[in-house]
Amino acid sequence: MAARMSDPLAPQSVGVDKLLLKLRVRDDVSALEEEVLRSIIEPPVAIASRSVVVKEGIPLERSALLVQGMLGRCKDMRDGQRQITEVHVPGDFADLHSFTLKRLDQDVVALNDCWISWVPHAALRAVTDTQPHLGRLLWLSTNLDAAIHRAWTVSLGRRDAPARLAHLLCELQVRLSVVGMADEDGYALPLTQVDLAECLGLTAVHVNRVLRQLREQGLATFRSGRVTIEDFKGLRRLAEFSTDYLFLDKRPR
Amino acid sequence: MAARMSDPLAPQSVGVDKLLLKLRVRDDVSALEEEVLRSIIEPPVAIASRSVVVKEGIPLERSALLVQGMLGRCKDMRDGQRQITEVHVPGDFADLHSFTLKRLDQDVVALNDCWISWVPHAALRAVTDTQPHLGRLLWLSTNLDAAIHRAWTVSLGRRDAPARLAHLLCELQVRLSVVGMADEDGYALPLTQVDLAECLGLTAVHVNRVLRQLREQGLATFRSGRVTIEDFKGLRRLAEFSTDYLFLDKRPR
DNA sequence: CGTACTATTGAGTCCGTTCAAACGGGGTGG
DNA sequence: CCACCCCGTTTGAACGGACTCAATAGTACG
Repeated sequence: MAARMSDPLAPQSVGVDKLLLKLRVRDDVSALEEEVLRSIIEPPVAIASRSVVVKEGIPLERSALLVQGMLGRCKDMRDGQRQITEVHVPGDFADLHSFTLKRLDQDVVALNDCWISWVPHAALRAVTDTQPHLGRLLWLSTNLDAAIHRAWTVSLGRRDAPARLAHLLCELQVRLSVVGMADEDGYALPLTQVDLAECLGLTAVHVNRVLRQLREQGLATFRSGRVTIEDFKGLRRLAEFSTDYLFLDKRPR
Repeated sequence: MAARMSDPLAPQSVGVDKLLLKLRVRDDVSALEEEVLRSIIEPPVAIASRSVVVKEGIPLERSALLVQGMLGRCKDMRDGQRQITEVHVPGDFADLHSFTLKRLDQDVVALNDCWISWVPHAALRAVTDTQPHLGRLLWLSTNLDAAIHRAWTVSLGRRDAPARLAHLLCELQVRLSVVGMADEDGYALPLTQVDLAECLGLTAVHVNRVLRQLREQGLATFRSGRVTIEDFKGLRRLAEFSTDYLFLDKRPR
């Protein structure tokens, strides 16, 4: 596994840092809570691109915090088709829901070379026992995933291919901004057109055509692993995108 | 509101009972925990068909437990299209995620005449403070919703219309069985073909054609508010349906 | 320097749509 | 009591967005 990683140096604590960035957009996290979080998160380990991080159905006793790279939740169909139901960015837990569910309904796979930190469920249980506010923040984090699922459901059900692709590009722009990994111009997106197709319920051939449309309309460009946003407002309008479902405001929980 | 309800008698405590059925499929609930749950759930109130129970974006301080009828989470698009992202059956919380998120990203609407019980967020916070195991069970309940969202995402992305419809009919059969509202023959489904279309990302016209297909293939019939399952195995095979994502096994959380 | 994966483009097909019309049942008001 | 209307359902015909099949480049890697 991980014969040759793009970045051979293990990022030391950036995983927790990005998680904290994500949580602090939504609520205050005290110094004590930060300390507790840091204490339960194991050192990052390298994951090779395309490997299965967590297999569907296996009993689990830990959850994965993504430190670097991108993970996807994938469902494979009998006929070889595949649907990705969420793309994870650094600072996300890829399978925090397994803390209550104890196994996954879908695989978690590495979309490129990644670093992840494991967090034992026993430690999470202790958090819910002794740090109820922090526990609610972790609960919140799984509810954000669910909100993203709902947004994708709406996209798949009611948006045509260009709007669907534009919506995904907008979502990633905002989510990566929260953890400091996007600027106004765009962001690194280490996916193939096949991956995008598997997120969007389309074929790779059609994703290619739709990418060309967005490019020719001066909205966005995706080339060699980088998304360049040329006209965010236009992209947003095309996708009927709103940040509401990402809950970027701070309220006491 | 609620000028004339199909059942004028308020169901007294069946809401909690169905919630307990649902939770006890997944984990043990102690007598004390049951008592705590009963104590925080308000008496049922009637909700008229088609009314908006919770509006997107409004600050919330309580969540709705569905006692009778069916609720849907709906997203309306600019052009008048609508996508339903989840259908709720009795025993479900329709918006328990608002406990951590404090507002909704989508409306909750009554698909027919309903009874719901409100649960104050203050009481839920007390549960997470003093009954951590019960708190984890409520967290579990929102994670089940997320698993259902993912299954719908897969349906919308990768199944054709007949398989998609069959999958929804299978899912409701199982979820209603858990709360004692379905038998092997089928179940009451108080939705219109328009509602089904809004769940499935299809048009009502096409839902009608696909329903005819399922009927002519001897798989299932939907008429006058009732689904009759003629061949569950066939339906299941067509939909590539598995109960895995509904987490029907009991494990300690 | 072959091999495999990714991206790109064209041509033809099909599933689900749009547009349109008709039917049926239940409630309402003249 | 009947006429009317509304809503949900049903069916037909034509359209179109996304797919399939196919072929070609480009690129990374062993």
